[in-house]
Amino acid sequence: MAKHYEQYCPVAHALELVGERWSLLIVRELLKGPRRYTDLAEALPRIGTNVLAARLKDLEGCGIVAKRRLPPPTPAQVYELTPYGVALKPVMRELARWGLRSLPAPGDDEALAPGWLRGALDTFFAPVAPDGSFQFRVGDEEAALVDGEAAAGSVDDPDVIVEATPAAFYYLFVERRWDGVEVEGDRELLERLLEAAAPADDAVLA
Amino acid sequence: MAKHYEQYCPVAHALELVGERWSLLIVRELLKGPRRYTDLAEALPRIGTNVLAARLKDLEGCGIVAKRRLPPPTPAQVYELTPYGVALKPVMRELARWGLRSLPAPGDDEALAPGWLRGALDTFFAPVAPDGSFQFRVGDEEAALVDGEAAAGSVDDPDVIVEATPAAFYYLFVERRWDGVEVEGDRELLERLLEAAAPADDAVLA
DNA sequence: CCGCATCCCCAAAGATACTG
DNA sequence: CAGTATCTTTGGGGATGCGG
Repeated sequence: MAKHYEQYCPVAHALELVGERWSLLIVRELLKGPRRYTDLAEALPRIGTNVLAARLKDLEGCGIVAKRRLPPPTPAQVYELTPYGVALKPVMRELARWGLRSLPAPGDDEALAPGWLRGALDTFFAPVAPDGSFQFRVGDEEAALVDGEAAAGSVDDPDVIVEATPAAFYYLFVERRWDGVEVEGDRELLERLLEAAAPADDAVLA
Repeated sequence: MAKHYEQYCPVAHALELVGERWSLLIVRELLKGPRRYTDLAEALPRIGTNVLAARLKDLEGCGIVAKRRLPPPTPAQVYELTPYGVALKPVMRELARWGLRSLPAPGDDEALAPGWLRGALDTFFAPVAPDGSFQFRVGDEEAALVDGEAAAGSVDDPDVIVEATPAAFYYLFVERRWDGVEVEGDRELLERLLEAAAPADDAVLA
């Protein structure tokens, strides 16, 4: 935001850095790992190449993103988050938790971005996960949660295996409904995970 | 945001609701309590009356803000947050925590908004405060923290009294430096509070 | 191809004036 | 007091171009 809010306030200051349109979505993408310019353009439909370039320059300028040139074999350059950028993770988490409350369940034909399941586990479960290993198979995605760490793919001998459609997974997480969810193994452990990650119930008006 | 991001993602969805310029600052103001139109315009320098009106309409439209007409004696109307709006508090908190890391200390002549101290206590300390009562006097503001609740003004017989300039208060909180801070009472309790509320140290790059 | 810079156009923000 | 109306300016969306 070239224009400043002109207030001494940490929130206003934060929004001056990442409050512009697309900024936080770029951060969201980069939280998944380093990405090339074209990867970002592809993951952010309708962003427009000039805006993407401008945002990356801004984010780089204020130390949230760094540009790195990959070693010779593949002479590509990638963008990645600095530690300051990674520190936005709690912001993204709370934004996602809040946004989820009014996000409808995914349609059965909804196009989910590749890697979404790992991202969801990382955002919602990883910070509060009890010890144990969870294997999730949702739609055509597969990801695992092992001792508070989300990972793509599958893990050996998990404590519990969860299988569901995206919609069923949504209902399980958001409304604690088990219809269409297949559980194998330690169901009670899964219940504890869901409990810990529960989307905040309505905050009472102060 | 009239324009949609067209992604099935809770963060994108959240940003469609509150991602526009000024939206979150309006929420920040309303987190302090119900406000009249003019109060908001005054608290948000340079917002421009048309933009304020538009944002309020948007926020009302998606259930974050409600307009209420005050009972006859004073026929004013006020805006206030719905429970869904209040649920943005954690988002604001994380944004503020993150923003604070690159916000410089306030200058001695910095104009702070009235009530800022109570807001700071509420945002940073209230959610993690240990039991006990704290009295803060910073600059010309006075606020207290009693059993995890922030309140303006002063409290009887607090466990600890903290007195400082805004800059000294900043350094105390952000850098754990005690220069220029006067403490009376249970200093160890204050240290525990600061510990609990500590601005996240650098998240390690994943 | 990948990584942008440029150009054009329209939508949204800023500023100011004015009204129920 | 609580906005609407109007005008100007800025910034985003979309297409295209162009050097490495």
